[in-house]
Amino acid sequence: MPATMKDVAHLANVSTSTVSRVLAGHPAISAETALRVREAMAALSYQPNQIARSLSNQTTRTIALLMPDPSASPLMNAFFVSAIRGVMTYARKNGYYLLLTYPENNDTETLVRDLVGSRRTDGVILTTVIKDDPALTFLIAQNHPHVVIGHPYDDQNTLWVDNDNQAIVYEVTSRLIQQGCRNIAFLSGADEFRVTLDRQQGYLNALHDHDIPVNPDLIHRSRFIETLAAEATREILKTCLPDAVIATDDTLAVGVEKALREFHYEHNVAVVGFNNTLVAQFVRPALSSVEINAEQLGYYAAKLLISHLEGIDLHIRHYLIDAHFIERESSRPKAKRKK
Amino acid sequence: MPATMKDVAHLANVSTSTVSRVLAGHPAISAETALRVREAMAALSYQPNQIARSLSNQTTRTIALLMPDPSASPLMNAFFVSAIRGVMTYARKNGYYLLLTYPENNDTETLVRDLVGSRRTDGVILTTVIKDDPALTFLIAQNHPHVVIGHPYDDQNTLWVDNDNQAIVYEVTSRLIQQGCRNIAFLSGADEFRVTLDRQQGYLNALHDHDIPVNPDLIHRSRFIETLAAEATREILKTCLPDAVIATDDTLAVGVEKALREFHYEHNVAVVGFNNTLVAQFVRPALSSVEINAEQLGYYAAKLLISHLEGIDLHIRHYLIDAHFIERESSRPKAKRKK
DNA sequence: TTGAAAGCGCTAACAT
DNA sequence: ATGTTAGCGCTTTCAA
Repeated sequence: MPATMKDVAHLANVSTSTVSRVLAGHPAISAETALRVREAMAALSYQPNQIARSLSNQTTRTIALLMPDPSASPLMNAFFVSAIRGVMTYARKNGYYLLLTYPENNDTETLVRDLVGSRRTDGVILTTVIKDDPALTFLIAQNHPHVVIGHPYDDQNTLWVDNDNQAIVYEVTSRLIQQGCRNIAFLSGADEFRVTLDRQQGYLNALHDHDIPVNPDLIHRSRFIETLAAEATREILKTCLPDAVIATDDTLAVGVEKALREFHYEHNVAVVGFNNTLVAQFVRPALSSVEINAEQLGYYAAKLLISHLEGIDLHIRHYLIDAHFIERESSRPKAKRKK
Repeated sequence: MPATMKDVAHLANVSTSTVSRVLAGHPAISAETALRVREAMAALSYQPNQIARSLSNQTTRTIALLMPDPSASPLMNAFFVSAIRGVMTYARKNGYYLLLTYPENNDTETLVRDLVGSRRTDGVILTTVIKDDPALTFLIAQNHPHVVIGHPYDDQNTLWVDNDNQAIVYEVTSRLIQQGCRNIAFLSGADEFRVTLDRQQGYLNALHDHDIPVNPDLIHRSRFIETLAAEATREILKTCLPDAVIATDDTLAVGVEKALREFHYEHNVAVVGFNNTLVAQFVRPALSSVEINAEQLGYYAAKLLISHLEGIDLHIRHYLIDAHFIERESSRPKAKRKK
């Protein structure tokens, strides 16, 4: 049995409240007693029971990070791994523990209710944004501290971090147009996610501003799985040959390249991915990709949450994380002319 | 303020002990009262306070997963990501939460002491094995439930899961020898990790069994970072041209290929990686790699730990997870002859 | 079948 | 500057 505060109090000949006070660094404690208490703690290698502390405090120094349901998106694709890394780093540095979890049967609401109701965590970070998210509604209603990675529809009552998805896709699309592309396909994730809609809007706006008509056959959505992207690409190739494809995940982009290669179009079609994963550097042709700095998204999400938990007012309710286009061979005009 | 047991007891006109009993599914409770209590719970949308429960129970239904210190190995390389995924999946399915953390200043002992002392978790999973690991020693001394991913030196007092690292490297090395390789380089992680030594032993045994002398210049160790592997390769190339390189992580293998390419040796040297990551499929030449099934390692680690926590005797104290060699272009003789 | 009461280990208001 | 005491919300022994 590990030592308790009581044991320490006995040994140091003080009351438990005194022990509690030295632990808390309370000022009104004489140097001598503080020393005695510390010695007693050391002698017994005392460690405070955080559970007891939590019960008394109503605080756990633990935050929860909710991943998407693995049935909706592969558990921990590169984006989420980076985000976790960022969250973990900030949390650890600030003395918070990280509870990593995901919903079952896509039921995020039940998970959040459980997390909040059980009082295991002080706050939660959500990693997806959908319309009328019941989990988010619940968090807002309960006034439970939370941060969303992604731009929530109701951005008044929640803290959030995101890239400017519309702008970055606008930029990429415009760039391709400048290179002479006119038939630009757009492959993205499920349209229940706001990130999908934002990016698509950036794409549409760019086409519009350059007077390029929208061809619905060039717009596809799927889960972030390579084979699905290959499938979609073959589908598109049945009706026309696009001169560029923007895919909102490198995994998708790789699937696109694979399908293009089947028809020997790999050098005729510019391809751009997202998330700048390792594969982007290694596929041939090297894949142009949008670096969204997912690690920073996670880091700032944790920062926003933890600052809020500690009552620190950052005078800011969201962070917009820089994203930038990394051009590689797969979308460079010269590469395409090579053939 | 969320409802407490007391509120439920009031509403149902019973004592808190009765509420506690229905919650626990205690048999000696009349059907009527049980019903009344359940209704009261529903009416108040009562959720038990897990912290209070934990304090009373001395149990948290949370397990900790310790990652390596990011200063020693990049935080969450592919191996660990897969392992996390496996642990998380099993834990979630069995109603356990996952606390993800890592030591600071490489001080795993302090972290483990804190984790155990604070009673935040019911058990911990370690992901690295070093000699005389103080963290492991502490866990054994405290008799605190734990599982190690990797084969611990003291395998009597801990549960563990691992691949048969020696055997798989023996197999890969022998294969390369059969293909005619005689100068096989071996690049691996830090030799403080047992996995490094085991794999190296497999390599040495294979050489020995085929009467090939060991050339120490061909054996290098480094952190799992691409550039370091490239560096090591250049170092080796100064003194001799190996006909094969075994690298115990795909990241290293990629660095090797990069260095080989600088000297236009990429088609003359067989290269084998480990962990069968995505890049292995996409680099050119496609990288042969050992699939160690890290996700299964994590899954079975969690299974071992949780079964132990629940007092279920699996009649087994470790799992040996299958690993197998996936041969691709980078090590195939024909590919090498191409040039 | 149910309730009363003690206890899990800590914190904090109140008292001295 | 320190001790006393009453919780925090639950479980569980003991008694009825």
